[in-house]
Amino acid sequence: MKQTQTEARAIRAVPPRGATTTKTRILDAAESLFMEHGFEATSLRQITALAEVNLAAVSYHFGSKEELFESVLTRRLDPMNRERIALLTRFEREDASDVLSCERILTAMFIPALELARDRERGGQNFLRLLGRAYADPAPFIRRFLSEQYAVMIARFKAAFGRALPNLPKKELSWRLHFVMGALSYTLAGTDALKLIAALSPRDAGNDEILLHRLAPFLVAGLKAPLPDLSEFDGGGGSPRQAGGS
Amino acid sequence: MKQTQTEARAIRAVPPRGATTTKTRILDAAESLFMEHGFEATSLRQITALAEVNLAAVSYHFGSKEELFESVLTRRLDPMNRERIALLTRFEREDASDVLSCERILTAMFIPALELARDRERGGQNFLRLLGRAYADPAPFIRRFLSEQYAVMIARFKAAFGRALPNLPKKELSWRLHFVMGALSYTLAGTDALKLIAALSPRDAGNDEILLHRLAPFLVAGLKAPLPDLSEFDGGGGSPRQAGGS
DNA sequence: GTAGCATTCAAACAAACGTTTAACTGAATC
DNA sequence: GATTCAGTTAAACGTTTGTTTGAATGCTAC
Repeated sequence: MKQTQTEARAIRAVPPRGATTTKTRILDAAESLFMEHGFEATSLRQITALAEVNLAAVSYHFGSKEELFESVLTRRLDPMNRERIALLTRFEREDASDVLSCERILTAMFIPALELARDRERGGQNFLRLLGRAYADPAPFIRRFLSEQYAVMIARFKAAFGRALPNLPKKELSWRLHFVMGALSYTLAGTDALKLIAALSPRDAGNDEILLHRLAPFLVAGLKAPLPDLSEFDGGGGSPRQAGGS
Repeated sequence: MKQTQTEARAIRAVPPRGATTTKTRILDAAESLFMEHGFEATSLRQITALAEVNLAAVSYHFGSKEELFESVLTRRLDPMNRERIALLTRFEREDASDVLSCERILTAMFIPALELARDRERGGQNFLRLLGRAYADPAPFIRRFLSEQYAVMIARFKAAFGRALPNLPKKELSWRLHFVMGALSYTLAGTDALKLIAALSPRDAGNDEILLHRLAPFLVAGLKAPLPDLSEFDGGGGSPRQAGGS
């Protein structure tokens, strides 16, 4: 039990030994530290110190630092995206009309993320911030991994949005989904969002539901925005009309 | 002229020696590499090799790696934000009505960014991506630096948006500006945006104007979205009504 | 021409990095 | 009770990191 690691007992953010396996202890510690400092700035020695396991355990259980990072993401991302697709399918089956509204589709995207955020015991809070960070990371292996993980889900939701917004050209829809993912990931990454919550309404602190419920109307309106008039951008403007359907 | 640096001549992305000063050569190389790999993943040896200057020159001219990073950001960010405020002030003076439209205010935000992106010779393209990345970076010194740099500009624009959207509570406006900055920075960071451009319309590749002209209507609609109904989120929804003014 | 100054240079610094090694544990299998 | 094997351990591997050093350089001023 003598821990001769590098140093610095580190602040206990992981349950005591014995109650958990080495593998999950590493995943939890890595999730927390990757979120806080990013992939490159987090060392395996910090991770194993926080997890109170041996340094070599990472190589043994995961192979490398990159594979550890992918495991951290997969553990939560895979079930979440699966749940998103399942929820969307259920909505489509249950709904009376044959096309879902944008609000409903966005709901299918948000609910699984909310469940994860609420699941504080399993560190979901940390994970969403980590995910938001990963979106902005230029490391090739991260980008490759994310686009693989998201490909199926994004295609599925793009089709649903396409039906909800029949007047919106496919090209335009791709852009707007890009913007949606941008606002979403930036909000989830939220080093600033947390400060915003605290500053605006201290009692809401840590309540991700309210955050996402504010984001949804913003995004729905953006998705339904009138088509861009590329000819006169900086000419200023009249008030926009609705373009998308429903 | 004998370059005994670490190795790897590196791909020439910086003008030949002699034509530029050591200081700007370092800034250019750092801008390019920080953008591509992030702050932590970029070493001073990579930077000085690309710039074809001595390793110690960084310490001599900038003091440390962190100070170099801040210098890279300041060089372009400071003039850009200054220009944004100047443009907004000019719009307010020129405009017939006493309140600017959201479109016009957003234009004052975008134009200086566009000018920077267009100014390819001075590496503006690279810089915007670097800036988008920095937004998502959790490193304390980066966050501190950015919020200091942006404080004045954001406050100025928030006031303008407040006048443009008189029916929108201040609290709600803070949130929506947060989402706006999110979509904007994610788009600018754009590892994916570049792929999107190439995939959707190859002839537009590298044309940031079109990108931002698509983003503007999306954001304006979001800003004007109806107030969120926090009581029944996942109940699905009727079609939204305009909430903001103008 | 020599003093002063800013700049550049090769070399070295200690520290930290991801990964590997070989010895060692403890329970399950024969 | 010997064998096996997944798991853990301390220690070391060779690199690479940001930063510092002290000598050399080139220029301006006296």
